[in-house]
Amino acid sequence: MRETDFVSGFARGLKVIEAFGEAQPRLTIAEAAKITDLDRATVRRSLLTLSELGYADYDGKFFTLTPKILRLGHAYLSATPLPALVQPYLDQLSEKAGQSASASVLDGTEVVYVARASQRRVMSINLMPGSRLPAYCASMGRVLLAALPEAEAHEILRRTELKANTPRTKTDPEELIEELRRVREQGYAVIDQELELGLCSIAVPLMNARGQVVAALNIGAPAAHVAASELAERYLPMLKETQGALRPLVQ
Amino acid sequence: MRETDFVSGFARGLKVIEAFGEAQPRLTIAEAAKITDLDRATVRRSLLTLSELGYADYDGKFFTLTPKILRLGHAYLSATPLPALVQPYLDQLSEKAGQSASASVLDGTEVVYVARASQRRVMSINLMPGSRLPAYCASMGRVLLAALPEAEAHEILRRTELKANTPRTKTDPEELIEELRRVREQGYAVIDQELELGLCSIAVPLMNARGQVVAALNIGAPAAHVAASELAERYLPMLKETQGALRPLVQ
DNA sequence: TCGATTTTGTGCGATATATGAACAAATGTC
DNA sequence: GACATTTGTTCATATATCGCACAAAATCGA
Repeated sequence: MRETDFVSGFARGLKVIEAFGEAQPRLTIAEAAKITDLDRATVRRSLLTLSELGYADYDGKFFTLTPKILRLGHAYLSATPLPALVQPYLDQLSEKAGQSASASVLDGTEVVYVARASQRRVMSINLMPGSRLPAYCASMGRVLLAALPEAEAHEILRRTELKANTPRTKTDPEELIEELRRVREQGYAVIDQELELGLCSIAVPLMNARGQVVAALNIGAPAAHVAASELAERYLPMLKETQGALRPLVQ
Repeated sequence: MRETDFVSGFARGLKVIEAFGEAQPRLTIAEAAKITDLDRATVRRSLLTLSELGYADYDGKFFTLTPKILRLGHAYLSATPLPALVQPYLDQLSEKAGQSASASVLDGTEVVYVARASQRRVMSINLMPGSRLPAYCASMGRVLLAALPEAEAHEILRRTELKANTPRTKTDPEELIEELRRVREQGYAVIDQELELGLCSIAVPLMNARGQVVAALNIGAPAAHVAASELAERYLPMLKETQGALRPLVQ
């Protein structure tokens, strides 16, 4: 790609949108400039543009995003057949298991939820399509990493900040690679409170007819309700069933 | 705002993202140019920029959005306290009612889902946060329109393409304004298969402590299961309860 | 297979944007 | 209340983008 095939004003604007987040629901020009590491004048122009287009509100001091910004993500969710395709299966799965069921794909070092059927809140975090979790300590992340060539998985782990969310979190890259091998072999991943205390989950890969892994499916359960060691026995059959039903339908 | 405070390259790029959608999951440069009504060279630069940043994939012919694009909408969902706040209440509500429960806000002529607890699929359309429905024929839309000054609601209806999705859809602006008055007075809106045959719903406004309407809550049910005339009797009490519980918590 | 049609890539002049410094206004501090 | 600091805004100019026109490539139909 040539230098002139890149619209830097567009790239800067997207960076400004991403500056908003859980910790910064509203931003001043200076704050957004600091987060994005862009010039204040540039950030101001991007924010005023967002505001002019209705993607942001401006009260003279703070900018906040408006729901119109959801159109951008919705362009993906509705354009990609996968979320709509798996949703009814997740609903079934969730009802049958009496637990939350989700589907996700990998984006960099993170797992991105593309569909979810929630039974009731068991996590402190609120997950919805678009939500992200670090791949190394999520069951779907393990499954998706295991599907990659080992060198690539290694590279992703190298780029990840491997922090111990709980005392049980595996943070040693070698141990994780070893775990990925196990996951690849057995065809599923179990997480026992590595992301959050009290939460276990089990995930399987979702493959297309050609055997390529296109996403992951999981069931999450409170540790108080189901021991991690029972997860496979209890939920693996229905996950496998869903996996098999979806296989000829995706891609 | 001055002319020079607007970054048109950014605005054009956002338009290109929105060109993707259900009917157009993958676009060539020429297609995107036609949809956005932008110059091909401009669209090409925007798409290559998206691809360079990892927001899109390019196979030399077609561009498709990647899940990374969800970061943009997620910036809103995680930055706005409302979705996370109402989600547990929707889960409860949904479980208690045995039907889907959702929360939405108004964006232009459309209702945008910001949170949802689905019980099982009853509609042909798959709703998720970010999904949009025309306000005039959705229960939450009626409630949100009713909360506006009448002139503003009128203006929105004027801008809306009032099409009859089903034989029951109300499409006459005067009739709709009259209906909005009724909704305002009774404090809830009932839709009887105006959006899709076989689907009814009931919605109430979600107000903050100051009495300002910040969103709408609804319960949707298959017409075969619950007659529209029974909706209020059956679900209004629990909707009101949720409304009351959330009132001191929002904004 | 060939020509017609559509789509894509590129060079260039006109136009729009980014930059960084300077200033003004607001905010925080003592 | 005065000083220091941060923040928002403006401006001139260097730089980058836009959109047109044309060329090249791909696609389509007969």
